[in-house]
Amino acid sequence: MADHRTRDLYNLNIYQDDHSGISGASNFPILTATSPFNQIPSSEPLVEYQQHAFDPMNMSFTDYLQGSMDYGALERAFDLSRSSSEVFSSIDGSGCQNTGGGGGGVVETVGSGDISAVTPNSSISSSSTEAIGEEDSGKSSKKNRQEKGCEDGNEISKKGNKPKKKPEKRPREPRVAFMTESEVDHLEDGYRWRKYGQKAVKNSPYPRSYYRCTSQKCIVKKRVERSFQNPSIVITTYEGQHNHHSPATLRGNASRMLVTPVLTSPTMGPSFHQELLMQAPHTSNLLLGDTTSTTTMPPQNLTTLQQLQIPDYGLLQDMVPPFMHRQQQQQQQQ
DNA sequence: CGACTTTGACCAGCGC
DNA sequence: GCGCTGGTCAAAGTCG
Repeated sequence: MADHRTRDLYNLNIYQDDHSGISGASNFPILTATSPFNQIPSSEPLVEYQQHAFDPMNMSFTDYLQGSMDYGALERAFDLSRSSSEVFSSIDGSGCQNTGGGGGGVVETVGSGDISAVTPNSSISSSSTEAIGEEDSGKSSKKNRQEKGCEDGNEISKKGNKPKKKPEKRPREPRVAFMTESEVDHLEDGYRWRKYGQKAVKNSPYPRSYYRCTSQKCIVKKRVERSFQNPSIVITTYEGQHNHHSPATLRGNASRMLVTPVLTSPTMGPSFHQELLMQAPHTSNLLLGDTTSTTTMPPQNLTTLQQLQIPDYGLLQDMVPPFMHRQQQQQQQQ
């Protein structure tokens, strides 16, 4: 395993990926929360990272990973509403059309898909289930292909076995990507992953790694790649939601992965954001949910809350409100 | 020996 | 139709 020095992790962003730039495969929307880095770290025409007015909420990375946060929550997290007065930009993975311009405080939807498609499990479930089914069928079809190759395929495979014929474009699992700044590519998130592939990324010197949750019946996958524009940034894209609990008890170890710290409140502005980043250089150690890698963070890194002088309201998931509260206090003092 | 990683090959989807 | 690229498979290798 890689060396788990994640001390420099301090940033975490979340967005929903349109599917990695695979041309045309982006039929689901992207939720984007932005990053302080203001640039797409990937070579892929994913989304335009923009500052987003993030409505603080108790959403954490771990929540997502553990499936306790549904995409509806994600959507709500980003205050997504089609009727929202916020600026939306729509980016299609294939066409990359960005209809939104948008500066700060922007929510994006990406892809031709309707944002509602990311919503609640209900709607996702259909697509997810479908995706799952297709995934399985895809695997089987792949096996069929293999078998065909090995067994001198009877027509059953491939052509014959495609009777399912995709009704439409293959819907994929909604994805959520997290940007972290880390020295290590594969960040500990409490789950166990098996690497099943690695590909060179176009226009990037850094390869993209493909991982699959090792838990049986769990189809969650993740891709990990490093930004070529900012090599210190690791982009982890999760696809699907775990149907099991994390092997590591994250919650009990003060390791919830917060998504919010890097997100900016409209009232805060970028400065607050930067301030936050500067003040919380180790926040993401907590965010990492690194309960398994005992080798990693120095103890002092676990004192983030104190370092930040943030009242510990309990769970990290409650960090944001205190931040805002503090911000308000500062404003009041001024 | 099992779990995991590496890596080359293959396939699907898309743009041209 | 062809080429490019992302995604996946699976055999071989590695590690504990």
